[in-house]
Amino acid sequence: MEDDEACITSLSLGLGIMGGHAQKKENEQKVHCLDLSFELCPKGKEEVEEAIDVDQQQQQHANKAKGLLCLKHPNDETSPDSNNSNNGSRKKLKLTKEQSATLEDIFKLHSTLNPAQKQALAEQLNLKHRQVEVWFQNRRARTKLKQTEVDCEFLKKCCEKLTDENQRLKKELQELRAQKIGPTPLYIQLSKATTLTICSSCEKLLKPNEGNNKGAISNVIRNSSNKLKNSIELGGI
DNA sequence: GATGTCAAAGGGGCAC
DNA sequence: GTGCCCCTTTGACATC
Repeated sequence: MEDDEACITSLSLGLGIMGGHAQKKENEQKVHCLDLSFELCPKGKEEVEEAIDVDQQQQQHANKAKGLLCLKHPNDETSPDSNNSNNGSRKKLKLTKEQSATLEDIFKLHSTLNPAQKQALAEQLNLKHRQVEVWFQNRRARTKLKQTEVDCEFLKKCCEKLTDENQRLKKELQELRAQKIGPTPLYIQLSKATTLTICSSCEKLLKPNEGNNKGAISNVIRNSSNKLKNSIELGGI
């Protein structure tokens, strides 16, 4: 069992390199065929060759390893087309570990493939072109979903931090009011506030008629908005 | 049996 | 019109 896993791992590593090669070809705008010949990495090759050379007891393993080279589908007693021709009912296809690993490796390099690449990959994996296409679509959807979850978590933390900050500022404001204005009833404070304005540059309270109320209020809003924005950016949330 | 996962199907939108 | 992608839904299978 361990031997099998070693072969599979080696196979995946080899594929990673070949995928990069394929992309290079694509960049040259001259894609004849995806070069996915499943050339094993040196370690994988070594193990396959060893397996082939050993005595009869290990001959079975050698056959398995050689089987991996062409990635034959375990259900491939029948043609791949038979996967979906079960009296009209959909038969769930479970991709083999090797197929999944290969697809994953390629996906890591390129999340989308052109038709030629898909066809080549489908042939190599003994799948239909459509299956490879669908797999990549589903894989992109899973990636997007995961990213959405991450983003959501991030925004949730942002929200929590801002709520905390809001609470803190409210408390601070209350304390300052208590210190400066004293235990005046709230409605009086509010009525005073309507007559006070705030200097747009120094943000200090001005006496009545010392500034334009409308402009001051909009400046306060703008300043608060900018402060909030800065705190988000600088705070790393 | 409820739930989760994932391959597959189908439809809409878009670019060519 | 065709081909591709995205999104949603469906259905088979696995896990608990």
